[in-house]
Amino acid sequence: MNLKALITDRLEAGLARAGVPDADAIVGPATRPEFGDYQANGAMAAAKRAGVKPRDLAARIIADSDLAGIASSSEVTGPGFISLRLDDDFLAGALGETIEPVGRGTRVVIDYSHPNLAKEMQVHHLRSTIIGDATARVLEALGYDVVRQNHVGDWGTGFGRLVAHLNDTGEDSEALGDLERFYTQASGRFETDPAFADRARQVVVDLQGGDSETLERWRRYIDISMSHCQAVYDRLGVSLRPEHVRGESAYNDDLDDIVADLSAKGLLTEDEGALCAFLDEFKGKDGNVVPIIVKKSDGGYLYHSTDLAAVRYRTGTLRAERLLYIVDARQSLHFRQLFALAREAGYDRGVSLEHHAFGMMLGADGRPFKTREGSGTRLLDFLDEATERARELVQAKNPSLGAAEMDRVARAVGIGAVKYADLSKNRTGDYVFDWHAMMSFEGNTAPYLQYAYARIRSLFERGGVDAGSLSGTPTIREPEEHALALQLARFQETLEQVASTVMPHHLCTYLYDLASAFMRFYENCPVLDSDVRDDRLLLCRHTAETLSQGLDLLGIETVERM
RNA sequence: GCGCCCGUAGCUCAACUGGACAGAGCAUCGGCCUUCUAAGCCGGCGGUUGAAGGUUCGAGUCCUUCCGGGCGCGCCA
Repeated sequence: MNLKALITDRLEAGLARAGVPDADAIVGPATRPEFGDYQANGAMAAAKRAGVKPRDLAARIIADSDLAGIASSSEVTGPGFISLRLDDDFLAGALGETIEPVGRGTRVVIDYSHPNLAKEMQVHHLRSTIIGDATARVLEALGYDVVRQNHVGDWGTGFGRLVAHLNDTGEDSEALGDLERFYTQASGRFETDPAFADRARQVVVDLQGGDSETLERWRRYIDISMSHCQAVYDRLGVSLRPEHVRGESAYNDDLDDIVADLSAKGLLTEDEGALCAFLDEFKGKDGNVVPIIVKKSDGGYLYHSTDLAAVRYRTGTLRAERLLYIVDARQSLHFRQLFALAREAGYDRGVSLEHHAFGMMLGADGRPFKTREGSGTRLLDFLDEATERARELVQAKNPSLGAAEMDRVARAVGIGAVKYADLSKNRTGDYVFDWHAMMSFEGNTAPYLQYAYARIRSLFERGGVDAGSLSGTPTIREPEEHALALQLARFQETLEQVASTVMPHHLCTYLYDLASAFMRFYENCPVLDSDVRDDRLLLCRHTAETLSQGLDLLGIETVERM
């Protein structure tokens, strides 16, 4: 049940009956406890429109709204706010509801992670991978038909440089670390050696032209790269799999057609030998238009063309109704251009094209993040460090865990802390990554949430109670029980909020508030040694289930003990 | 030069997209363990939301200008 939507419906019906149809009730959680559980702010704006007194209208809305069985009290407060307190039995009855499949099979494509050929995954791949994965999980839980697309950078000049360099030196390797080193060398030569650059471009032409020997070599390097990426995904607990890979190369055969089609639609102009689209909306105050180059003067293609083909594939062949791109903020101009040109060409088919940008990960010193050694930004090193730090901390707090269990806990806490530190930030700008803060086990961190879960599980273990054996609807008596049940009832609306905004931090905030509500309940309401034990155990059970499910949707594991 | 993003407590971040006295955590100060994990809970301190105008019943949020920081801008992706 979407609590906010339910209250909104009831109040807007009341608004209509009060003579102000088509007005927004503006419902949300109350900003302060003394204002109840939920509040509606729409009466003031509506009263302005209708030319009546805000408080009078608010009173009429309350009188005309069907809130029976939902709110235990409703009153006009301040200049015209409507303050609602929700009914205890209503909240209790909502416990244990499953997630409502509001997605109804709507197909959504999520483009995320997109590592590059012949390069190890770096720390900067983390944000796209983690945010994209959490988004995919949440949308899926809501009943959307999610199509994950790992748009791997497996095509173009990078490969040409690498192969041209290996041709020159006679070197080769099956190890990704070696390939990456060769790649770095090749990139250096590409900048300084024009003859080499020409050979590199020729390799790309061979590749894109379908030369079998070049293609075979390319496939070998792809396999080496992608098996590395899959290992990282598995280690991270990310749901991407080989079948989600559809890299730039997948669109190679479409590129000529894209250009022909754009040309037929009159969107292209030849400029300095390259085929460009000049769209008015990219004209600055100085009168210059930033061009979109879809075909280079040497006949090669760029990522604009590939991405256009991908849009056409996703809206056409895949019939997606929404396209999400989880890509860093530096690509903003590219996506504005891409979406604009896709619309001009009709490739968007009227669906929503959305670039969800994010900033860089910075170290505590405000500079781009580095691992403990200060040397590199290899993702695997980073994950090793996270797990090791978690192990040290957990070991210090709880030395009684056995080796195997300690491994599981260290992984869940270390990887969980890293993911949560990222997911809990809203900023589209850069964010500061701090090992101490995210692993301190205090405040809004994954370990705090995992601890809250483990604490509940411990309660069941100590009481010798099987959580699954409990049934029925609890009676709510104490304020802490009410607050906990209220927070539990907000799960659905939180998930829908994440789905619409693609901001997983709303789910993080929700889970932190839930864990906090539980901790207050736990301090004030004895569970096991209580004559309302089963009622409270039911609240505990639903809290544990929601924490676990919510963390799972973020891609974070829970443990029974820690 | 043109363009995009960001400035909120000492630090790291919220504020449900225009609503009530801007909230948490860390740090700091002070309470609470013979009872379910103190990795916790309760309280104190801490703010002219970068600045100035504007829009309106109401602005951290919207519009303008300025200051400060980051990023991008035709054949890399």
